Amino acid sequence: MAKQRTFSKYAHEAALLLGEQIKLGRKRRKWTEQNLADRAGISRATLQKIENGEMSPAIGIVFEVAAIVGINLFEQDKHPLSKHIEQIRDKIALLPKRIQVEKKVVDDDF
Amino acid sequence: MAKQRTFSKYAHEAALLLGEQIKLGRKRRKWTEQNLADRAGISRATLQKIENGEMSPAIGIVFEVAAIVGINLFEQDKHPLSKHIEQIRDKIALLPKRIQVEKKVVDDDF
DNA sequence: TTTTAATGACCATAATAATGGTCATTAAAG
DNA sequence: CTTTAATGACCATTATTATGGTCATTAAAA
Repeated sequence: MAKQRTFSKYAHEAALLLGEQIKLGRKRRKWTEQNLADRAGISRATLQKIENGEMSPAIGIVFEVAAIVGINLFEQDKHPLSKHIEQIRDKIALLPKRIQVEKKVVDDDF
Repeated sequence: MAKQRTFSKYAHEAALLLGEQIKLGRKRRKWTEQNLADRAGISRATLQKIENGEMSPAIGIVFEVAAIVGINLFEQDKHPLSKHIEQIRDKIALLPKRIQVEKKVVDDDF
């Protein structure tokens, strides 16, 4: 029996949105499901799961398909992803390398 | 032997960026890996793969973890994801329900 | 109206990922 | 300096997914 995993509404919608964007991108390019699946090196069944916003497909496969149909992932501005990665790493570098678990109260305000 | 799948640089960077964002979000909240893994209902090993930007984890799990640490997925503006989904669906509705494969030349300019 | 093939849905099997565990390393705290 | 435990990296086993196939439906073309 499959383990019953629960997902937040937000996560569900994010996957659904990405799937719809992929479907739109595919149609705009006039590619059939089989055509796009072939280009991505995956089966049509898997592509269908992706376009339907299912939670199970591997993130790498989903991102690859998104890239193939020309979707801009995480690029609100004109900077390339590599720039974003650097910036995030710089921020991480400013924080302690290891987190010390709070012994008592946790203060989550930010 | 594992099937050798190839990913574009873009897809790799997107996964890496998301992983780094999750790590940053976790540290800002002062959560250890085990702590965040428990909250997400996954193993620490899987969380490590996610934070390292590996391509194999399920997109649902990755998006769920991202949501837990408060990352805004696909929200450049103030509209909720549901609004985006609607808009994309409206656009899809304007296109033919089925794609007809081009018999000869494909004209990809847009 | 007839023909073609794109799409939606499902299945059994092979392929792959998630898990729980272990161990070494080493920040951070005491 | 000593202690504690967070992190990084593996591994074998179990759980889950990806695949290739099939079939029904029905847009779109003929």
